[in-house]
Amino acid sequence: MSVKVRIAPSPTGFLHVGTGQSALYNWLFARKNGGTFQLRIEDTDRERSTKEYEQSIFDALAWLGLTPDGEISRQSEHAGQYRSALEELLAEGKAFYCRHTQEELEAERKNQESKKEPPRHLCDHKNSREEESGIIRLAVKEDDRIIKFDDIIRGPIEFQASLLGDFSIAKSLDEALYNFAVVMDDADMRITHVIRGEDHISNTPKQILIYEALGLPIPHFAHLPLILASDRSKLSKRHGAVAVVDYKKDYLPEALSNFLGSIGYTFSKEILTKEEMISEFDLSKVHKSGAVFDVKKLNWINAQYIRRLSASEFKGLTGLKVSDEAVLLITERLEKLSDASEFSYLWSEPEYPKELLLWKTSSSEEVKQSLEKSLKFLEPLEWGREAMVAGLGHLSNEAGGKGPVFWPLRVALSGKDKSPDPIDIALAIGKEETIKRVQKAVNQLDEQD
RNA sequence: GGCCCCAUCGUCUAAUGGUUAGGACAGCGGCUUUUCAAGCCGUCAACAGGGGUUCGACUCCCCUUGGGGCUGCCA
Repeated sequence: MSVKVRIAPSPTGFLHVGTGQSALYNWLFARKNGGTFQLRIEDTDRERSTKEYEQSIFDALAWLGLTPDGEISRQSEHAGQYRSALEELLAEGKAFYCRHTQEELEAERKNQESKKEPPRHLCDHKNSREEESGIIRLAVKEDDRIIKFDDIIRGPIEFQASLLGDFSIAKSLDEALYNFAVVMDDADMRITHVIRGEDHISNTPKQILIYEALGLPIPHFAHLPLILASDRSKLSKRHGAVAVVDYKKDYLPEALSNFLGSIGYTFSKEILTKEEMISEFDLSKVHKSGAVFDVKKLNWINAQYIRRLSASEFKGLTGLKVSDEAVLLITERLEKLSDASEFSYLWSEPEYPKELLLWKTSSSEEVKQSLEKSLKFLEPLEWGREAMVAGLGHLSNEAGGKGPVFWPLRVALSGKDKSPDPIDIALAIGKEETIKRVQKAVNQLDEQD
């Protein structure tokens, strides 16, 4: 039997990074085993599901390079199947209508809590079939049955069936609830391995009971650890950027997937492609404990990838119109794509206070003379690194150090106190622009104020 | 409260009964140096606690503690 896995996000929001990681591991597992990786949209909650979110999920997956195989499945399109299965369960007495009000259920739960009993609904409508109204629940036997399953990542996990109560499976014949829809669809799609977040562990025994009631084969389960915020709670909106799309403007998809992959699994090296991940991946070796989403590490990984970008790739990604030489100066210093704007002096003339031109204790006059000397050297120069290194080196010797020559030059060319070597900037922006900026610096120093 | 999952440096982790407990990110210091960045070198830093098992426990078992998840007519 060939491997078939899926991710099943609900279109009630953007693709969460945790779902992104889950998609990655599902994808890796499928690729590793020559299986298929599918996408199912869980839109049983019609109130909150939207087409826009659905589209954004496709986009995020595509951006990460985790395109699903085959047709996309939607739970909203399976209502008919849910209905007939529900009718069958009802007819067999494996499911029943519960007519208790929400107030009654709440009171029952509160009462159980105060008595330190497990919270669950033991429904006394289980055996009455008079009215077909209310919600549909699965009839769970109150014996000492232990439900167990072997989690590929965590090993054996057990639950006492009696603690589950008669849990809900549908609001009505046409409104299946999560656990029921999941089981129906996973069975219908012939999913072999259900690989999902650890927050679903407690849903698993319920789903196993549904599989049994329906007489369907039970898939293998693997529960992934959660991605945590820095306070070690489940990463959620209040922690800031949690949607995959939030990372689009600053991070390369290869960097994000590399990071997401490494945070729950130990690969042989820090930086690796998805293809390399496939060859090393072993589902049973995925970590058990949740990992904090460390942006600093993500930034470092991103920087590694940015540095490997070719000039044309970088320009394509950022839309910046700069020389190839300039790209090199940027990518070596960049952690986040959008920060490229800090290097605007490489494509447009900088503004800066003239005091910035002053090197340490040099006077305005000294700096002006230094710049004029540089200008005199640069104007007739045949543009090239070697000549510049030699010439400016010579001027530095005369000045008794590089600082007096290079510092004003840096500021004249970049408008900043921190920048690449002025020689590199000069080479990147060209002779004409360089002369213009140095001349402007000299003029600024001439101005009285 | 109940059920379940988890537990090594600040963070991500290696170690599968015998190691000076290793690496990466972050931090700090240094080298280089015209300032950044990069690079190189160095440094700080952890086995949650208590019981067992064993000649020997980070590794196996139990308890405690801590953290997390679930506890919906959401998914």
